Amino acid sequence: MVETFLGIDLNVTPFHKHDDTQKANDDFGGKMNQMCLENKKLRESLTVICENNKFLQNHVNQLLMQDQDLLVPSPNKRKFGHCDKCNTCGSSDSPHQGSLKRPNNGITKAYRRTDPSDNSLVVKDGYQWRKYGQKVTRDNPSPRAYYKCSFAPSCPVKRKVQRSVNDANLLVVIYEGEHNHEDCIENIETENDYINKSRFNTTTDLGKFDDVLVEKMANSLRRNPDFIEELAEAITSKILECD
DNA sequence: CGCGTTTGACCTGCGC
DNA sequence: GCGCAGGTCAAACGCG
Repeated sequence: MVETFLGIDLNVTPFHKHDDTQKANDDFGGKMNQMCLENKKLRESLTVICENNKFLQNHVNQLLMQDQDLLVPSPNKRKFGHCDKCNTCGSSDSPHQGSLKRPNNGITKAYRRTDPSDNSLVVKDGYQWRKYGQKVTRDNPSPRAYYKCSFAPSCPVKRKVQRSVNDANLLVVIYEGEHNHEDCIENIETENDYINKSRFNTTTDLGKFDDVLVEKMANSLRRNPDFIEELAEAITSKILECD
């Protein structure tokens, strides 16, 4: 009995009679050609699957980029309660009633993957936050939560937390401003971390995808008695040759 | 009682 | 000027 890496029971028994060996050798050439043809077909199928996978991967990357664009504040719209003056004066906690425009700097994005059963918009990043508002935006059905840093009373930092449009399990956190107090350990992913991690995960998923493909092929071959018989004969022949 | 959350009202900028 | 959308305020409420 021979157990292959595919888990196929080949039920190989050495041929002790010369006529059996001769018969196996006669059929071997033709069957090998047939197997080569099947192998070629499988390779072609695999190529098609790989191409499809490549296309899907590109599509996912595009969706991720769109997702980033949606959450980056548009320069054409009012976004902040602090005007340019606030950036220079720095000490005002309340928004000016005049111009509310502000340069697009001091904004960082972070991503946090959450449990699918967790519907909250709570992100623990080491700082202390006080929620002061929640709003449903036009582009995203999930609500956006507004937080102010309450770690220090004068800290001007705000953050917005919203679920990703494309991935409900992914929280997107947008930080505005810089903390004017002691740094805390941030343990959430930065934008670059997330993108890199996404690529890594994609690679991992590709590995998983390949595993699944191999497993399916193996299962298919396991159920094919002709293949098992031919494989058993081929291995038997090789064993006999070695003898 | 203090603190944080919820939520409707309000404010502001922008496009038409 | 008006409507829309995003952002903020503040009273009400809940919880420890």
